[in-house]
Amino acid sequence: MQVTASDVARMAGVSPMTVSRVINGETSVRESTREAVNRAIRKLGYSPNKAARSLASANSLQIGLLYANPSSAYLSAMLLGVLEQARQNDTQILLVECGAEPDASKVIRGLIRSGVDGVMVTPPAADDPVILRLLKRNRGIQAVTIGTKHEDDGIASVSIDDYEAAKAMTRHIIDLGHRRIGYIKGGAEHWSTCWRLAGFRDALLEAGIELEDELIVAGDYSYRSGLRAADTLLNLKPAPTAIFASNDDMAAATVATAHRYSIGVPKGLTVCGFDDTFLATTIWPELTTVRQPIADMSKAAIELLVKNVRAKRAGLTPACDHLELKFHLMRRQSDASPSVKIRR
Amino acid sequence: MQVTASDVARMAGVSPMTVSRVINGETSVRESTREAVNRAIRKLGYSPNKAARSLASANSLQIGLLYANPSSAYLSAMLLGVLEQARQNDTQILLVECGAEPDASKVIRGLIRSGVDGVMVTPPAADDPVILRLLKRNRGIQAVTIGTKHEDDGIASVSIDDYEAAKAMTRHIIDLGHRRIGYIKGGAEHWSTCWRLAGFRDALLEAGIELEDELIVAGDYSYRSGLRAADTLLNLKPAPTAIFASNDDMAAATVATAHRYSIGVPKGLTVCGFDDTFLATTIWPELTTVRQPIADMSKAAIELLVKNVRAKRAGLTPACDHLELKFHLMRRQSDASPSVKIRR
DNA sequence: CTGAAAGCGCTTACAG
DNA sequence: CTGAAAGCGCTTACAG
Repeated sequence: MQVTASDVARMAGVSPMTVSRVINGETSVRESTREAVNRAIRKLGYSPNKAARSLASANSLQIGLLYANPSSAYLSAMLLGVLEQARQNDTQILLVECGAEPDASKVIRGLIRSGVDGVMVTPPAADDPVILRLLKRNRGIQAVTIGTKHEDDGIASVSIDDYEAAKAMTRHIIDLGHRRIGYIKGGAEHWSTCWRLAGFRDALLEAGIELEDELIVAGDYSYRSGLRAADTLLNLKPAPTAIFASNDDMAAATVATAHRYSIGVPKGLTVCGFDDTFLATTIWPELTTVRQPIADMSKAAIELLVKNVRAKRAGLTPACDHLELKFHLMRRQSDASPSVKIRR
Repeated sequence: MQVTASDVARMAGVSPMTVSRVINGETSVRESTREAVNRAIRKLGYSPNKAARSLASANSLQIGLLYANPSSAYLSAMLLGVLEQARQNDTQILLVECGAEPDASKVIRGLIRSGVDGVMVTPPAADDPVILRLLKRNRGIQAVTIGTKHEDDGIASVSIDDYEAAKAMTRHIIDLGHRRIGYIKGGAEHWSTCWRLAGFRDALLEAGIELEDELIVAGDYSYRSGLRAADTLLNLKPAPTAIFASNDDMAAATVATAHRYSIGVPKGLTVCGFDDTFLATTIWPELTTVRQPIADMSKAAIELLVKNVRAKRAGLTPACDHLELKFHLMRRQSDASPSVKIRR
């Protein structure tokens, strides 16, 4: 029924060992032999048995992926990256949705008991000190977080520089001529909330623009919270000429709110977001935002984790890097210079 | 290093065979023996080696998943369903993005060559007759489509009844008192486009409302196309009092366009969508829409495919069912009775 | 550059 | 209800 390496070997007149070598692209095979094997492979429609390879090479591993209440856009980009990398590394992914503490701790303990080699954790669980400590204490398991940078050794991380990204975006808004800029914060349980706000603040400071408390309003990264926050900001006297929402969902909500007040974007109001999820290019006008390379970050996270698990298996000390990928300012149609001079 | 069934067996004073029985939940094990084994398992932190199980039982399989240019919301829901079901069935998923013909044909041929046992195909590839024929002719591979119903034997399918769903939604709009209802079509390469339109049309007919060509405008399921279509509809004299967009993306665009014209939703215009992706509850007001149980459909599709592959392996003829899941009308905040009587 | 032997960690099929 | 034997389809480690 199933074609095996032995079948191929027989047809090619070699040993199964040589077939294995050809399949694994080893160089120590005579060219003519390789060709004969490849011909037999094609003729028989042979493809190696994954399970047998995994078992024999003892190379495969299992990783738990904790994801929590994400936006679809973030999740699908992440999943695509994770799955591609996982396949390439012969690793199984165990998807588990989980909330914050204490749920996350329980889930992680269960995962460890079930024998996973590592876990990949997303915010906000990745930003929770209790979770981080739990991960660090469990020497039997490797961990990687994705999202905001942290510097624990023992836990790898892949992130962008939220601070610099927010600062760059704020500078861009300032360069357009805005002086009265509203800011919508993310949820308190996310570290990104602090870093992005700090970047915003420092950009203003460096430009010599005074901070005004009323211009910084609470949000929690949800569309709904963005609606409320934008409403607050647009009712300020004078209203801001630009609003920097710290993620795309809240930026989209800001655009919608502006439209309800018959304020045009970007003519009457500049709106900028963060993340560059699919929402950014779905709404009208398309959002100027900060691009986070989510799929690439996910791939890098899996790669790092696999590397560390294999290092540990080989008896080495895992390196546990902290990778920082580049962000990009995506300038689109939601920003413009202020049309009216604001008296300050 | 790794704890094996033999280790457990030794500690429990039984044979590895018995450990295997306990793990697989076989009933023919004395209760006291089972307990001893379970105690040893817990004590040693044993978890069975997946690869070894797959190899020995020859039960695992590989499925290619063709997805094409979907919305993030649709994709993430689908992926979550697929992955959960795949893990439970010991099957590997090979994700491949692919466009329409001839790209899709090439991808499928490659997948077959690479030795997958089956493929799961999403629209619009799942609606392409060339693809369907290719799948049907390849007796070596099992296939399942998801989305719109088709009735090929040899290819399983999981779907909702697009026709009845669109009809139900249209009836709902009519019941609210609307008589002049705009409709935005999907892309021509999707079968769902035909079925949904037919449902819309028949509901009008049954209510004795005359069809007017100008009220049915082209779209392609993208937000952008929805913007244009809504613009056309809202400039009609008289304008429709309700618009049924055949997916959520275009419905969201319709809401945005209405807002630009300072038309309130639902007071000045009823807007209904289709799919119930996350967009539906993300925008304001939340959309009244048709819920498609995407994750459940995906799970069912994988389950069906696995069943068919195993049947074929066992020498039986695969059953190749056509499953139809229930849709649900999700009434939310974007619909209302018309406030102004329309002269016809 | 190539092969014979042993083994990866399970399960199937057969005994008892 | 339990076990000894053989084997799943590869790869590793060792020879030559």
